[in-house]
Amino acid sequence: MTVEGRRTTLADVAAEAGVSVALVSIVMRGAPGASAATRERVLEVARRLDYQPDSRARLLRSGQSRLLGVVFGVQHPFHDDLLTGLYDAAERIGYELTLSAVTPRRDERTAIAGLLQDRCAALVLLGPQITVAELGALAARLPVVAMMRNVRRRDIDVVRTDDARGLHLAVDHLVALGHRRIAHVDGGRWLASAERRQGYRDAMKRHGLEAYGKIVSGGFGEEDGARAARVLLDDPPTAVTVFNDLSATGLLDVLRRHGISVPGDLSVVGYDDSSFSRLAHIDLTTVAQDIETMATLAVARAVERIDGAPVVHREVVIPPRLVVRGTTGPSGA
Amino acid sequence: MTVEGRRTTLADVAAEAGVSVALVSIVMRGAPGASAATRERVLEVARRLDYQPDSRARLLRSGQSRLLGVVFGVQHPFHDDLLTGLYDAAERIGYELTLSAVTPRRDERTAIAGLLQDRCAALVLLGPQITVAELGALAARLPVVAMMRNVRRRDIDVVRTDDARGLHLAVDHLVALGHRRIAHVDGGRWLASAERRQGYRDAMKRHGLEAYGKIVSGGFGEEDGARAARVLLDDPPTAVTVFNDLSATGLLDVLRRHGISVPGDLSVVGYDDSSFSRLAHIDLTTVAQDIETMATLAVARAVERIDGAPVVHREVVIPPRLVVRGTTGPSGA
DNA sequence: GCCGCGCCCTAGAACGTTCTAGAGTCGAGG
DNA sequence: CCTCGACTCTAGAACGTTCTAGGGCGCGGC
Repeated sequence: MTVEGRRTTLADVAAEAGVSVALVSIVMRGAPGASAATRERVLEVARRLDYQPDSRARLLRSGQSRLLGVVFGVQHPFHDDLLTGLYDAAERIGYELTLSAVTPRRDERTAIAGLLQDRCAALVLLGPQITVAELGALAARLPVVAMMRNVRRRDIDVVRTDDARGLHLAVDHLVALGHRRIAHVDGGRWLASAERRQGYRDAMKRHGLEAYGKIVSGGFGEEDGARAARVLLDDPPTAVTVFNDLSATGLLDVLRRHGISVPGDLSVVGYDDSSFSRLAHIDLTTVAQDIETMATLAVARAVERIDGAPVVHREVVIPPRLVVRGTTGPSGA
Repeated sequence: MTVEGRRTTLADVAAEAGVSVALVSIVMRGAPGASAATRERVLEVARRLDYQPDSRARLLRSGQSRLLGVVFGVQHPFHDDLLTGLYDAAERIGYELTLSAVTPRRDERTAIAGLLQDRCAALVLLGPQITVAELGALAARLPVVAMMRNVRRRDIDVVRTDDARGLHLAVDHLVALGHRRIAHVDGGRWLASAERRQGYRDAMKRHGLEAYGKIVSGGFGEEDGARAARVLLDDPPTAVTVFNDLSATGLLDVLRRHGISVPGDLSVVGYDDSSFSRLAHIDLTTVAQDIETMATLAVARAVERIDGAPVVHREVVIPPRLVVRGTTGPSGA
């Protein structure tokens, strides 16, 4: 008695309880149309036979899948946090999530194709890298919500953080601490890099500090931050805002190895509030995205589209917040 | 025109191509029984109508699901790496993966229940925390492979790292560097903690260093490592092996704040080769699990069971390897 | 001329659900 | 006694596939 012996089905339960299949279905769904007595009895039998509904059959018949497909990337620190939020949000409104991961050897197209076969009702894409055209083709088939990427198409919903505002927060914080010579290490060609860079520029201008502005090209990874740090060492500012936390740690490391005290000589602000930035070792001041709100809104948008809400481009931009930790302090200069 | 218009089905393609539904099914599956000419024509029509097979219906009918359910935890550094490996392994042998995540607010039971409803053919559990009894109940229903946890049941396959050996490697490395006073910070009640602790004890004994052995109770998190560090400061050893990387970073931080040089005064070895341990900042010598091999074997085991291999408990124990980075050096004592 | 065989194809029954339409039963109201 | 409605329940048709049986048909061998 190992693998064989088909799983128990509605028919098994019905036979055992001496009622029709349809009635068991009604009871299992909690739908109206069964007396309290039979309901009780059927449930008892189901429990005894260890009945598990077959979602394939269920979904097949009832068209409506109440299933959201989520594409996420492994090793993206806050994708995990986002997943947590998405599960919560989906459960709250009675939807299921089905996940498909993007890995170093499994690209986004593959991940999406898998979900399409599962006939999920809508797609939530975390930081999609595919082209706008591909997104469009997808949106023609089912509702699509893009997170953390700005897509200007009326058939695609967007939920993202106000990255410009994130850099405003960072710069404001530094200015309040007395800093004037504030540099920015950007994210190169990464998603959202342009917007964060522009946010930095605007914030500096607002404080009348354009003259002190300096932008160093960086990237997503630790080495990018390290490289930027070496560039900055020629003529160090008193503070620097960095594209993301990973890059910021690379930068921090080079600074410390050169005997530059953080935050004594130089303050550093990251972006993302990645889990490692909380480590006592790193203790990075950073800009945190409001993950719970983003997740809730993404699910809500997807469901609205599924329920046939009119197709108009809606972009939801969530304000981030600053998390002050140990890498920022008063300007010594 | 939003969601409407049922997706195209086999019947649509069949009608358009002027053949029977069954024939289209044959062509789509690449099964034998269709002439090259019709095959070509049907494929062309399918492409034109943008036909996508419905995996629900497909699986429902064909019993065989070629679907592996994977339960993983968010925010576990190497679960992500493992997922990558599992996708590779599954793809190589033509299986699909369906994921279910354990989050802070979604427990393992829920995650598993979701997969059962999807009728996957087998379950791969990453570091399952549920009881042996629960695992047993599961195994009665479908093949179950547990990774990174030792379960002594003949109906459950186990793929895990030889954790004892991992600590042998760590201790050997330290001894080779001249260390004798080597302490161990354990993982408290966490999975695999007992085995790593025992590995440490055995290795010390093998080197005739029982007298120098010292075990401090720790845990999974950074604070656990920090706490252990404060205990060790009373009478510092020259080297420490720590249950995992996270705990090791907590320990490192306290050490450095107390002006203890690493590895000058004290060498530290972690466990897991978590992604953050590669950060230049942390640069932790650590024990790495052979993720690719583990993933490949886990998938292979699951598939063998699905294909009806006899049910005998098979435990596969993979040797880990040491990754030497910057937190270990010659003993000064 | 009949049989058997291989090839291409098709009809129709599964799979385990949900849904629609309707069949019994009971009690109240005429 | 009949009708009606409310309530419980059931039969049987979906859903989109795959699978099992078999139907033509052309061809070679008796």
